[in-house]
Amino acid sequence: LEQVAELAGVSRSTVSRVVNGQTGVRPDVRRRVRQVIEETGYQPNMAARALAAGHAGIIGLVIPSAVASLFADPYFPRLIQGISDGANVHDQTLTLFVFHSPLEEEKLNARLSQAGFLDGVIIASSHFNDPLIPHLLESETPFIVVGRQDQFPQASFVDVDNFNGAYAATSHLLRLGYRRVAHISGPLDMVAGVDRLGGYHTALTDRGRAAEPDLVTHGDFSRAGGYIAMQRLLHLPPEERPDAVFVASDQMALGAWQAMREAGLDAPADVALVGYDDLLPADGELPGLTTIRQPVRRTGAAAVDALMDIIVNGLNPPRRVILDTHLVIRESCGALLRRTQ
Amino acid sequence: LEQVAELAGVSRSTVSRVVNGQTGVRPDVRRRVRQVIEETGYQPNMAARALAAGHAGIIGLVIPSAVASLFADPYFPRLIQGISDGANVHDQTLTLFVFHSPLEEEKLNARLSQAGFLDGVIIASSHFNDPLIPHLLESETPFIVVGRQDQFPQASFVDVDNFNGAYAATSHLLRLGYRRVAHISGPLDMVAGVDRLGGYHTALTDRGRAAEPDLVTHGDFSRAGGYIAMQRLLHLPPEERPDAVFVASDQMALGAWQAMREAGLDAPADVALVGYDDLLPADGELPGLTTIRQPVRRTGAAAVDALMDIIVNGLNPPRRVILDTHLVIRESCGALLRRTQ
DNA sequence: TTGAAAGCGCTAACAC
DNA sequence: GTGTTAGCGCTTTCAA
Repeated sequence: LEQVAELAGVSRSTVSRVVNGQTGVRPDVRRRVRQVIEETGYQPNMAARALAAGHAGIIGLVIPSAVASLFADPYFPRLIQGISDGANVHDQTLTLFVFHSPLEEEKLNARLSQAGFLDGVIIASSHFNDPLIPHLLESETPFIVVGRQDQFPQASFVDVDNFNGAYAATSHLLRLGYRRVAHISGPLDMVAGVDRLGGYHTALTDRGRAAEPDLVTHGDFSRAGGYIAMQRLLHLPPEERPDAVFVASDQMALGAWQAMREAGLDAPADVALVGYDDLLPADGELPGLTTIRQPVRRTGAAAVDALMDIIVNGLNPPRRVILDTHLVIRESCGALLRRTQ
Repeated sequence: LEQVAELAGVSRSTVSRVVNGQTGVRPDVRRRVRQVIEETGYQPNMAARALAAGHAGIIGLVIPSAVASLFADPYFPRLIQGISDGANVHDQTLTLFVFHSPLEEEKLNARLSQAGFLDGVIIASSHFNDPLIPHLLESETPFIVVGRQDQFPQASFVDVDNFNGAYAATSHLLRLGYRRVAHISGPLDMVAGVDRLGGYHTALTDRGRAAEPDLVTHGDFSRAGGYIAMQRLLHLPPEERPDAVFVASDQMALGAWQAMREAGLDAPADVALVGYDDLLPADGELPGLTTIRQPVRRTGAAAVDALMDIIVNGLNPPRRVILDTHLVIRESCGALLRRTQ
């Protein structure tokens, strides 16, 4: 189609310059070319452009098969929104790779490193030892992981400050005077799970409390996991039972609350509750859950920002972005109750 | 990199034939080339391939800005899963276009019809008069809409059988002997809303019941919408109040149920409830909701199947795929109650 | 069955 | 400032 545009005065190079907004074209020429483009409805061919320029303006988002929660949790939709926002801002096209089985994973890994296709990759996974990471590292594909990556110091990542979020949640409970603050943790093969547990522990020891192993029980971020974990806590002998629980995700807090109600208990009257995520709808269950808000959508946008930086300036040094979290106080922790008493 | 493959015996054409699995290559040559490809770790350049072949193996999924519910409803994540499944099966790469504002919509519409980039487009929208549709129709881009499209008879679509689903739900309630069966409809600018209302009406008139306008109230598929709609219904004079409600989405059923409880009522004891979608988690609220199950994930896969057909065989005639729904009987309709009485 | 050669539509040096 | 030219890496006739 450049022929067509050419038929209106200038050479293809000039048209190319105009299309790509490059400097060094006389204003009147630029205007004329613009007009012809309008009239002819010319659309540049992306494939040709990608081939000649060496990059396609496409970034990939990889969601590993381990993430079954794609539809059980509002986290991923939110993250995708943020990433999509970022992609739009940077004029990139977003491609989505959702793995359903390790088999597909194998097959698509190849496509990911196919040259001339993806400019960069975002991996939405905070699992340890994602096999994709060394793969990308080796092929020098620009990529960034959502979730801290300890094992690969050269991998760039963006994450929320899970440690300090958990620290704040636990401290809040401690400050309110609760004596036995328990924790329902996330899965310990995810950084988010480990970091939140770490924040809980440190908050405890910083206040001179001994960490009691019985007060820590592990869930998997799901509602069902929180339900079972809370049941374990409630089965403790009465004097060992917690009077407050910091739960590592809102979904688990929902399950924990359900277990409490089935045992005839309520929050914060019997056991205070603090969650993590702030991803519960305000018109749903447990709208009064005190929780740690993490900026999911901004995380996605930040991932794209960092990735673009990597694409332009190279993989080194690794980018590390940590986004702040903060405590949102509602009813379930008992703080409001005390104030009005 | 073909050079490299070439260095192991044959010409680039032959390598190309092997890579694309074309016929007419001697088995031993094929094997030899395969081996060299293995050894060198050769990956074809997608951009070049797309340019030469005229298609890229990329399909786009467009989610219009009107869909704010991307994170409030499990529908879209599920649909995306299905589409992603389908894309994997057909060896296509999925690109995602999430619009957040009409402005972006404008900007990205252009990118969608850019030649040499997308082979086809799936539009996830059942709103009337999506401006994208005439646009795609005109540019002869292969596309398919998720959701029936009356206004564009030439547009292909896949949809679930909303009419018959609603018909089945309403008939079920009628069969159970309820005298005043109300309907909380979806938004009437979406086919799904209109079709479900249509099924309700027809089921009523088929059984000789007059449709009472007061018993139909409109929601927007959201929980909050259902809540408000049910409140309207409950404010009717006692003798006009419904004894059963067919609610056009599970989310609205959730809101409706909440309104009922706040009025001291329960389902099915005071008012029987039937929802639509079967997208509520079994461990969440209202697990006993009788509802119409729609195969969301299969809808997504079917959309890709149909799109591939269109890409290969052309846009005409328009493809029309309607997937079956079916009634899932649980407690909220009162059917199980009656049986055990 | 295989090789040679001509592009696919664009960008980017380089010369004018 | 603008035009000329040489590819980007692949597919695909067309001959051999």
